[in-house]
Amino acid sequence: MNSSDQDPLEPVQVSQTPLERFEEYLLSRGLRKTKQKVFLVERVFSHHEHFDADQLMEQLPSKGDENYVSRPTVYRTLKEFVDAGLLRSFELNGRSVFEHDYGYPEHDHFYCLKCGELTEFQSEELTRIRDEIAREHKFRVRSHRLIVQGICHECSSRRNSRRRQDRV
Amino acid sequence: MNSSDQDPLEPVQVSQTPLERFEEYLLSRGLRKTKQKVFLVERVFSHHEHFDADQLMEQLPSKGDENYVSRPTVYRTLKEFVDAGLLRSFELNGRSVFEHDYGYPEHDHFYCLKCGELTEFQSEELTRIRDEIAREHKFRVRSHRLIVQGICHECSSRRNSRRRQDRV
DNA sequence: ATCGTTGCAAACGTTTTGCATAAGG
DNA sequence: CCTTATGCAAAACGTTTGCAACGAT
Repeated sequence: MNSSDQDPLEPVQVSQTPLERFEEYLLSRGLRKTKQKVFLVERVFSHHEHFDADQLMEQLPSKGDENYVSRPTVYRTLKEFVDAGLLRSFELNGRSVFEHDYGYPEHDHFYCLKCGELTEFQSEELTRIRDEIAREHKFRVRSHRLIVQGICHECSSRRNSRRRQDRV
Repeated sequence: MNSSDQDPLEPVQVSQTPLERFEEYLLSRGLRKTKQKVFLVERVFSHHEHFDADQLMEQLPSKGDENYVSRPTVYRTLKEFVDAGLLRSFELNGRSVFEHDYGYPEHDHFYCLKCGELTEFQSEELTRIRDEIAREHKFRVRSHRLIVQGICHECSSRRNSRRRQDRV
């Protein structure tokens, strides 16, 4: 959401395109490569941004177009992408937000309560501490989700900043 | 959710009871102290556990009882509690989960993907790093939400552990 | 030919709303 | 009295489902 002026982190080194990796996943599960799925991989990986199902739908061709994809299929396919390791998702304000996982480094987010902007940051120290604490608690870590809420630099310097998202 | 065998952190020093603090909040906002609100503060602060609106409803007297509280009122009141600083909330599996804020130290959570248990942990080092990173990004922190997902000690030692929550 | 996939419509679970009535200050 | 709060019913919201037709392998 509101990811228009995000500044992406450095991509990590990967040997396959998202589509190739997805094809491998489909094969390994006996699932089928349909034009809807292919169309969606390409759309989703054509820009680096956070998005929810609604925002994705909005950019998709509408009913009647040969590339039309229905809402249920969008949901089903996004779930498949997460499963395939192409996307990661988290909940924000009652919706699922998706972002690139494949070819993209682990990171966390600042969430500006004023403008709704999600900004990424990386910290190996954070991961280090997470693992240290987990070890103390004998907890086997799979992943984590950290969102730091507050006011972004832009919003705290510029007075009267109008918010870009008012949902919730 | 599934907070039956949680082991609570040490409470922090507070000078008022939750109800007293709530009364102050109501006064400051020109809101009214009703028997539903008072009943709910007392219920919510009688145990230390994570809960969602449904779980709270379930423990409440049913329709017909003099202490019956309707679902909309539960939702409205929980929101008021959050606003008053009595409760904190976060989203998990599509629902809002609430926990004590007033009189309770800041903490984060382990979330066991097997049994659904939420376990609390504290780390000042985490907060330190959070603030350090935020400073670098000129981000003004209000709070954060960290959930570390994985498998808890109990579940990884005991084989065949049946999950306690299957919602979602 | 099989069996996963699609689109549709309808359902879902959670949370919110409009409104008439009740009740706190 | 004035205004907030309540309960009800119904809506809203994001998401999921059943199903018949479709299409990939």
